[in-house]
Amino acid sequence: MALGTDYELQDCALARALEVVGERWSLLIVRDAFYGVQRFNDFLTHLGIPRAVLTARLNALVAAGVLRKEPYQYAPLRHGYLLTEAGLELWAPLYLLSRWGGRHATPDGPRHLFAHAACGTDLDRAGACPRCGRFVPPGEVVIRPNPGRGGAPRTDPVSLALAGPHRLLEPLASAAPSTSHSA
Amino acid sequence: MALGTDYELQDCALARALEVVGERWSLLIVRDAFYGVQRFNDFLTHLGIPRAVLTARLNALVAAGVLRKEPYQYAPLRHGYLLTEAGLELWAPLYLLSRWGGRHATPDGPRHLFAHAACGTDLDRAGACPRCGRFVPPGEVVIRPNPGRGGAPRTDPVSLALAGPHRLLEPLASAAPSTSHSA
DNA sequence: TCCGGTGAGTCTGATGAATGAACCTGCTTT
DNA sequence: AAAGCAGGTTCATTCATCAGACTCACCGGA
Repeated sequence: MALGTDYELQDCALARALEVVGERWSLLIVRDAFYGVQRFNDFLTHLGIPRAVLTARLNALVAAGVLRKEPYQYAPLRHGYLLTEAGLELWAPLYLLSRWGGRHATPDGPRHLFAHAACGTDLDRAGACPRCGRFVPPGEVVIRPNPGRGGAPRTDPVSLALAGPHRLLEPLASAAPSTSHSA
Repeated sequence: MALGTDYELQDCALARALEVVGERWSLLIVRDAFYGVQRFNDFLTHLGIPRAVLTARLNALVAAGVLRKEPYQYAPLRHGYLLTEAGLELWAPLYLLSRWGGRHATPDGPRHLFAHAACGTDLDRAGACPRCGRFVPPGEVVIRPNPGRGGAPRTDPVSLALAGPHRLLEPLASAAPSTSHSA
């Protein structure tokens, strides 16, 4: 973490986790990765983060084993950032923190709702499906906008792709190069 | 958050949560509050945080409704910092993040273990008691050191009090003024 | 009344990160 | 040839953090 090595005195696994994922933008990057964001520019425009910081965070998350780089084209080499196994296991803490934020830090309630893809039931506070009675892994979760929220309309490709229901971890549409149609 | 107001563009409840609890030391302060730390100086020595930063964080957490100030003496007015209802609900995300850190960011495994006070069973990955089959609220959790860990011996009062089993939320022993007995 | 101690801070200068804008590279399309 | 795009790097400025000294109100003892 940016704390240098200050946390290393802490006895706690939480301090270790925060060294990996506790920096300013890190958890939001991981959240976007769950949403299906894979490319540098998509993270950039969706988060509004300075490029240099994004570079640093992505490299740190790769070094920590949360993300990995995967080439998606070779002509000019380009790669996306995907969640590793360890990264995928951040879903539960991330979801719980998000729920907490929706209850206690968001005046008008959450802007997104999460449901179990298989049965359409909204997840409970622990990230489980009340109907199926078990925890739902991120790949089986569908995120959709909360209809009760007006919200400022954002126009970056990621926000547009998330304007409708979307299954977590599936690459967002902006990944399509879209050769000559309504660019 | 220290990001100024940058996160406010984000659609997500997670961003809201991170504005409250995502700053550099905030979650460690909340963790210590679960451990039973209540006093300024105990946070200070246990975390090794600069005083000015601790002041800022405590005030921010109080303003956000995560902690509240409670006087424990009036002669010279002194107060401790206690978790509010909203703060108590951070237990689940905090525990999950800590577990994640123990699995993926701590080389020798976690330094603390958590058990259900009523039956002595260790909590599972979701913070539930496998025997009782339900989520265990923090007030019913006992933390104890992981015997498998040597670890550097720390000598601040909070670390000493946590050297043995301790029920979460119970004030740590350092709260005793101890007038003239084996200071 | 003077003296030292304690709890909970505030103030200050030095250091280090975050920010935003501009620039660079390799390749493709017009 | 010129422009565009993806994914960066470099730079000056601003902001947060750090460590340590200082403050303030009160207590308890001589």
